Amino acid sequence: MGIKERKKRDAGKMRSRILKAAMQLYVKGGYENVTMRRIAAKIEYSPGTIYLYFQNKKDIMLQLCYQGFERLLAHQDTLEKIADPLERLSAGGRYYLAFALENPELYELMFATKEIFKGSGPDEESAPLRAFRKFAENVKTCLDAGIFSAGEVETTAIALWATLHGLASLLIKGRLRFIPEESLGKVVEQAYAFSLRKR
Amino acid sequence: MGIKERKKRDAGKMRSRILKAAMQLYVKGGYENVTMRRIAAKIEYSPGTIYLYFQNKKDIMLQLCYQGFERLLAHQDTLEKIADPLERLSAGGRYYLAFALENPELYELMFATKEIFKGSGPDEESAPLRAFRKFAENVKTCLDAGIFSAGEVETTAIALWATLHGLASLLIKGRLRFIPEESLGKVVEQAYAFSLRKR
DNA sequence: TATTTTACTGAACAATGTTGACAAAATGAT
DNA sequence: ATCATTTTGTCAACATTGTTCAGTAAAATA
Repeated sequence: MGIKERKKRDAGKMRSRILKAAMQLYVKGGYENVTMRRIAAKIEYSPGTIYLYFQNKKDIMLQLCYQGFERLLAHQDTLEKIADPLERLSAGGRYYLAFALENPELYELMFATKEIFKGSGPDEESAPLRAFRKFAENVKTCLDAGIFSAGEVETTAIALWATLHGLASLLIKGRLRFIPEESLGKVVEQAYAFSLRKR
Repeated sequence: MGIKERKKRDAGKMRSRILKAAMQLYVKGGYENVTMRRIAAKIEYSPGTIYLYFQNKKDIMLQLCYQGFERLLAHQDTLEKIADPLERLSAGGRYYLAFALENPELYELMFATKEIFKGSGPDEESAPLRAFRKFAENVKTCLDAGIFSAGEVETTAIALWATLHGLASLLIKGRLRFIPEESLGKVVEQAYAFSLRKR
């Protein structure tokens, strides 16, 4: 009785195709460019079909949001090999900003979606939370190594994350455009270093 | 020939009425709640009339965005009387976060609008930039007083602003909801203090 | 093969932003 | 005051949007 399973697989494939099409449209032209009809055209089905696989457009965007966090999480794993705690945290910050700037629309979506935690309360297994936990681990090794002065891990991690997210957000939204292009990179780097500095 | 002036005034009044109606709709139900037809109904004119006073909906939202910065700027003035530099900066941060959390939709709009600097290059007189300059002044007094270790004013100001904006954004978007409600306030406060700490 | 279940279509609906042809009102000139 | 012109406002229309639902074709089951 492998029919049931094949159907499951087919449905999964369909969901993937829809999400892939939606993502392509999104990175190309932002939220307004993602249209049920355009998705339908891309996958060569009628618009109504999409509603057999997703509740509505919001649902689709939410899945894209999750995909963003998954990608961020995947790249975080590559930091494991850096031994020095502070250097690892620093590299993590650099990567975080690079990710945000290379995928501005996606990053925007990842933090624009309010419903991400909806229902299910503080979902321990959600990708965003897992990403934060990993980041917090790096912070903990720094604290244990005495690189920062005493303080709660979570609080310190939040402070650093907020700085990174703030920088990413301000950069993406062009709020730092008053800074000359050529010095922007250095300023941002130093700004994060300012938060990261040993104390 | 005061007719010309009266007409200017009338047009200004009309623009104000439209913006007021739009703002009411916005704070009540966010972007999707602001509709040309709803604005028109509120001011008791036909939808087409709005286009005599604003280019399009984006234009209206941009003006609301500016209004947000003006309000933030106005409140910043009340900090002047705090003598101690660090305390002033600290109070400024507290106020910034309070403003963001009391006007979450408005704050969102203030930083969601990409077109804010469009054209006119780095517009020295724009409200957002003025708000930053004022903030940077406070940072400068702290630096001059030797409260922070040496560093460029602009860079330090950006680091602190990024932290504040990051915290505000994460809070508004519910990204810190995994923290128990009762400890949230303290964590956020300490997180900012972490960035602000004398070093 | 006949029947039931599933997958899909495509037309329809209400709502959106925006435009442009027309009417009304205010202003200017004779 | 009367006529012409410019400014203001209305209304219907258009193209698109997300979403639904009565039908239909295809596939699975009996």
